Amino acid sequence: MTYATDAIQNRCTAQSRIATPLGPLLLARTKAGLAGAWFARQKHHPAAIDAPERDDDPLLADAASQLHAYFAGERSTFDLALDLQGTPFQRAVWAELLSIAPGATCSYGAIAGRLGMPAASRAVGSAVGRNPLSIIVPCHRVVGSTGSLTGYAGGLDRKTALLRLEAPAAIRAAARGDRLELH
Amino acid sequence: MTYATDAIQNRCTAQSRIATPLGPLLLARTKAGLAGAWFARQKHHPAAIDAPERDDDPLLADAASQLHAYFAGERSTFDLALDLQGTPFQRAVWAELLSIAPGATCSYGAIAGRLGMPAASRAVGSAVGRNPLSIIVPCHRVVGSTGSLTGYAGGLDRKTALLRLEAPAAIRAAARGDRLELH
DNA sequence: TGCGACATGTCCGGAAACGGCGAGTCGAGA
DNA sequence: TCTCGACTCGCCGTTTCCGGACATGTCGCA
Repeated sequence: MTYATDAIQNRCTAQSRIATPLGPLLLARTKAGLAGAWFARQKHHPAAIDAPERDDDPLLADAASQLHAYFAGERSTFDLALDLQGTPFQRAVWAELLSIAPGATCSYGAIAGRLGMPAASRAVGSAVGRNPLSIIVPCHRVVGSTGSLTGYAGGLDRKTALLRLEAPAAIRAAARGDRLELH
Repeated sequence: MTYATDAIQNRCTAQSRIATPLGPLLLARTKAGLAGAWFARQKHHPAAIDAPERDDDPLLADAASQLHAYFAGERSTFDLALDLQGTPFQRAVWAELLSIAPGATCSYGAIAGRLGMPAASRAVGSAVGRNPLSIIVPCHRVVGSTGSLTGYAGGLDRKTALLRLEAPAAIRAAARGDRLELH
């Protein structure tokens, strides 16, 4: 039983299943906020969550609506209460992910550097892979220092699709002169 | 982090401290029921429980009241919703403990036998030692096959005291002709 | 240029150690 | 003889420990 899996299975109060262009997504929440968003059969998908299915839960419904808008190209960021369950290191990594702009990308090593642990890029890779909130915590924006996609818990094709979906945001940002690549 | 400790620390919703003739006792509950009753500094005492102290919680207050009555000799059994957190084996052992009558005793091997695993007496010993509900789940009624006390997480003196406290119940039972020793 | 070594946090699997036991053996005493 | 203690050994669930494996990147060396 992993650190995060255990905490999530113990604390979840409701769950909900939604459909996306990339396949079904399972949402889960705790008292404090959104705790999980996993693609079906993705890596590190928790076994089974012992919480009632409640599509009418305000937070879950809000998350579903924002995700639908995201896939429709109507929004590129999320505004939701999050409850990220993980080790201190993992939470630090995930917090860095949240600061990567839509359409931008960042390398594992750059994140390690920002955490003050430049040699921990490999550990960053592990932590990124354990991200419980697909899409919302944008782990798909992390690529190798050479720009290669390297990996994604939901499958590389989904990673590609998400980055392509965010391309318009990248183009808008480029027009403003923003730097998008942080390697 | 052990199986039970982890589950308890994640799920507790309230705790309360009460005084007993054998020293202070820490009570803890989850949504589902009473989950812990530990003597201060006993073996396997969980590190720290992240739940508010609520002496007015109905279940905790009820437990406190029943424990006070128990120590006053006014009752020998408990009627409380329990939420025992442990491995399947541990829960099976603890369930057996609940079937030992007040004043009666039982050996580790006898419990193993009742579970259909006659060779597991030593494992039963471990499980009995991890009992999270001192007094209420009567692990003090388990003794060696020779009648020796062998051990108690709260200290052998407390075990002796509890058995002595239950002596009247044993005498009443003997007067009825009940068998009390199951070795 | 290519290849190997190393740093880093966490998880996973297997191996070993650890008990609130109990049965059996063996001497030392009465 | 019989009893009793000390000792040894197998039993078994759980915990602890240890070595790899990873969604990487840098450095040194041929």
